[in-house]
Amino acid sequence: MVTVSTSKAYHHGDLRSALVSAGLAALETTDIGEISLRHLAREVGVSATAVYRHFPDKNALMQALAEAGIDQMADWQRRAAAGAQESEAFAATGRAYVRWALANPALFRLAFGQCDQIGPTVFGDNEAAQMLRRFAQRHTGSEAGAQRLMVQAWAVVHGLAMLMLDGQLPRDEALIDQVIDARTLFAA
Amino acid sequence: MVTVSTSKAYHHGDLRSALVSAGLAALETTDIGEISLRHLAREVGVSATAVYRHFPDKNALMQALAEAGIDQMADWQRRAAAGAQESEAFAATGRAYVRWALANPALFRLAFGQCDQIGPTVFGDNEAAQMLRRFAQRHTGSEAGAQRLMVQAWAVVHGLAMLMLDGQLPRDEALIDQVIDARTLFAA
DNA sequence: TCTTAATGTTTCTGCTGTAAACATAGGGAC
DNA sequence: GTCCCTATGTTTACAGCAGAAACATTAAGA
Repeated sequence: MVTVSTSKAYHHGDLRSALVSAGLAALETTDIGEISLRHLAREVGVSATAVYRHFPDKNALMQALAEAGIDQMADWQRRAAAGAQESEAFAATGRAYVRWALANPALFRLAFGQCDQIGPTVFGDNEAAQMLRRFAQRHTGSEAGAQRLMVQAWAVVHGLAMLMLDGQLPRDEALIDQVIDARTLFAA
Repeated sequence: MVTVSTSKAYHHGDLRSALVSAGLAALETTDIGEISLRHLAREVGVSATAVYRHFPDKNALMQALAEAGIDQMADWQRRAAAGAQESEAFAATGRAYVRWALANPALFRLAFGQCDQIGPTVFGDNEAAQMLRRFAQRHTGSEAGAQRLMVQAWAVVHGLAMLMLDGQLPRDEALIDQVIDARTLFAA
């Protein structure tokens, strides 16, 4: 049964997910390196070491945050591509990638620094990714060409996102559109 | 006069540059977040707080390391492009960008995370960058097109480097060549 | 020779991640 | 209903960190 707990029960109830929520919230305003377990624990109203009942170490908590981030980004991309034709969906997915990164800088960095093998999610194991792949095949006319184009496209959007996050390029919506333009990128 | 100092003089002599050297060396084997001022100080044979006579805080030291890194990367690119024709030089510069990143992961991350406005160095304020720009103008036929192509190219190489560093793509020399290929990237 | 500014050292504070020992409470076996 | 076990908390402790403050040493110029 769910603990009703008017104020302070000894046991929290769902500390694990509370910590993840607090972590995600913190990442919206705080840089990655500034996140501290003690702070999150305080925020949730629990002692510093209680965290270790649910995560073996700090890294494991960060990993959980990263995974939550990846799911969220995939959602954005799905929504952005929904209803569009293959070609436009390809570009829309890319724009969503960059926009999500700009909207969630710390989480974006964390996700890629922490999770190995995001690749499958980006272009392989789900329906949206399959659509991108079909477009790439038609556009290049070969399986090898499709593979190459997918990597090139991923590199472009990832690089653009990173450079904007690091302040190397202006966070300019028009620039995103300009860079992610299949007519000027990807010749044959 | 230079202190001869057989073993331990009270004053180090050139602590600032010794710290930078130690920092660069540390970045070759240590991840960015693991670098500690105390460790560097110990390494150089000086008390922990001596650092603060030469850098206002840790961030300032990291900044110095980042700037050293940028210079070094620019050197690699110059050497890679030297003697090549415009078109080939463009690709060679890109490959050098990625290779340097793979050879100096921590320093690469640090440089871009720490230094704002690397842009000018990458494509603007030096002779090598001017050559890239001329190629981009000829290839696209317009100033606006050249600007766009420069950003696209930067995004591609930066993204490729980052994805490889984060373990999202294999650190494969052939993949670099495949992705950085002007015949398949950059249509008109 | 005396003074002073540059560059060190010691000591201290408050933060961090995390290990170890102890406390509490909720659920199942009897 | 009682008892005990286990999951999940707390307290306490430790070592390492960035950095502030006060003090020590030395080189260089008046």
